This record gives sequence, structure tokens and C-alpha cells, in this order.
Amino acid sequence: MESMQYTRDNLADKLRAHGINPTHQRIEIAFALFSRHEHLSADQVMAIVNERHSETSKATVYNTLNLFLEKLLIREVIVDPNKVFYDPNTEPHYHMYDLQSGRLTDIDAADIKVTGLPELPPGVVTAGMDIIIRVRPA
Amino acid sequence: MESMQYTRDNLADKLRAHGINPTHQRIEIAFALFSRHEHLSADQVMAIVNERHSETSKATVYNTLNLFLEKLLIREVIVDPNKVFYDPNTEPHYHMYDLQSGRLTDIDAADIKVTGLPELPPGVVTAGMDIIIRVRPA
DNA sequence: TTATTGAGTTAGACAGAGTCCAATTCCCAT
DNA sequence: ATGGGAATTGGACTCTGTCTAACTCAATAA
Repeated sequence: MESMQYTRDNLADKLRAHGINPTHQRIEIAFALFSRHEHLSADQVMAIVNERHSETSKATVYNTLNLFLEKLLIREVIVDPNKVFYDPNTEPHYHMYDLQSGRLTDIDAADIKVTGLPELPPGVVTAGMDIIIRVRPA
Repeated sequence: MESMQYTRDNLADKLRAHGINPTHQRIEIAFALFSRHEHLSADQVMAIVNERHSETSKATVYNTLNLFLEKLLIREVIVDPNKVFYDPNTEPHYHMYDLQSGRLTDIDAADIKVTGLPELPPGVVTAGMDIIIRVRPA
């Protein structure tokens, strides 16, 4: 899975598998997200997708990213007050955020154990837990 | 500390203790934050402070909140993509965020242990760790 | 008392992220 | 071909937050 090569073709399949009709634009956006191992913001996605010629509108980028979120194809990472990052890695993991550079990197969740969490109030269930380690230059 | 009654007077002292010149507006903003036990966004702070008559400008609210942050009087909580929340509780603690209602509540950090975190890369130090448990109605 | 100074505040213009909407285009099934 | 639903589009719009230049205020100096 790590060394998976993403192509437009297998991404189209991936979209179908998540119940998403694989259009041109959606495939390009998926390709931008999955072919790099970075966390991208909406405007970065848009810049990548429109590198050659302007092909995809802002509205479509946002529509598509939100659709991918709904369909659990990607995750949203909220660390920067100004913008949301989108994370193609949906395996359980946490994040390290460099306040200086704005770089966001994954931390494998496998080794991390959190104990001592209180009971949830009745009537609610966990939708996820984020752990963000904020770091800065020494 | 829990049952502390905040008054304009003791808040002025608190500001001074943090190296902040306690002006009228700053005291009102501090009062809004500390007298409730809620996490407020900038526009909520502004609404509270200007309940009777419009007295404090948007610029001052933002200036003051950022000043309080710098001086470590309050913390910033980034959970909602749309707005930053300000948290008067600077004791170590984490948060539970109700996706449905947008309500943000504290979780005491005392009992929580996190193990298995990886080494930090050289040249960086931890600036803080946030744990956010996202919950939704069952 | 008046003048000076500098910190604090202000309104409003501005910037950037994200949403909304009505009009168009695309694609597929008939 | 064609009709229709889904997708896309540009552009206007909203909202949060920043910036700026003018103004106020309080404290101190003369």
C-alpha cells in the first residue's frame, strides 16, 4: 500500500469504490492528493490541478474536496487558523505541525497509546481523535 | 481557583501580573472571557462586550485577544475550520468538540497519559500538544 | 497650566478562505 | 440525435481576521 503507484485509472476505480462518479476533474484532484505524500490546502490543490491550463474552477475544487470528505476518501486536518489541510492518509495517525514552516507531518498511531480518557457523556459517540504536536525551532 | 470570583479589579491585577497595561477595553474583554466558563470566538467576545452600547471596536477585540495570547493569559483552540476559539483555562487540558452543536468542553489532562510518541526531529522543541476528541450524537 | 509623547483605540478599507447560485456544459440512456 | 440529470462554472457574496492612518487619552515634562 505504501509503494502503491497511483494512476488515473486506478484512482477512477478507487472513486467508484467509494460511490463517487469519477469525472475528469475529480480524478485530477484525487491524483493531486494521492500521488504526493503531502497535506494540501484547497488552494494548493487548485494550483496543482491548473498548472498547465486553467481547467478546474474554485467551486469544483471545494465541492470535490467536501465530497471526498463525506465519502471518507480523505481526512480534514485543522491546525492552521487560516486554512484547512486535506490528508489522503486515512489510516489512523496523528500529526506534527511545525509552527515556523507550516509543515505538517504524519505520526504513525501504531505505537501511541492514550490512557485515562474520561467517559463520554451519554448520547454521544466518538467521531475521531486528533492529536497534534506543535513544534518550533529550538 | 475554580471558585474564583472575577472582578474588574482583580482582573486588572491579573493583567498587570502578565505585563499588560489594564485599559478599560482590555478589562472588559478579560471579564467576558474569565467570568464565563466557556470558550468564546472573537465575534462572541465582541458581542458580549458591546451588549449595552457599542464600546469596543473589532480591531481592539482582535488586538487584545492576540495580546492576551502572546502574554500567555489565554490559549487558542483550533477545532472549527471557520473560527478560532479562545480559552481562558491555561492549565494543561484537552478538548472535546461536539460536531453537531459546535460546543467545546474541557477534559482534565491530569489523568491522561500518552505513550509511544516518536522522537522529535533534531532542532525542534515541543510548543504544545493538543488532543481533540470529536464526538457526534449516537 | 499647557505641550509633548507614546500607547491604545477606532472606522473602514482590505485580504483570503470558503459558499452560493443561476446558467451552462457534459455525459449517458433512450 | 435528444432529453435530462449530474457536474461544472464564474462571479458575487459572506465571513474571519488584518492593516492603516487618524484620532483619543493619560501621563509626564516644561
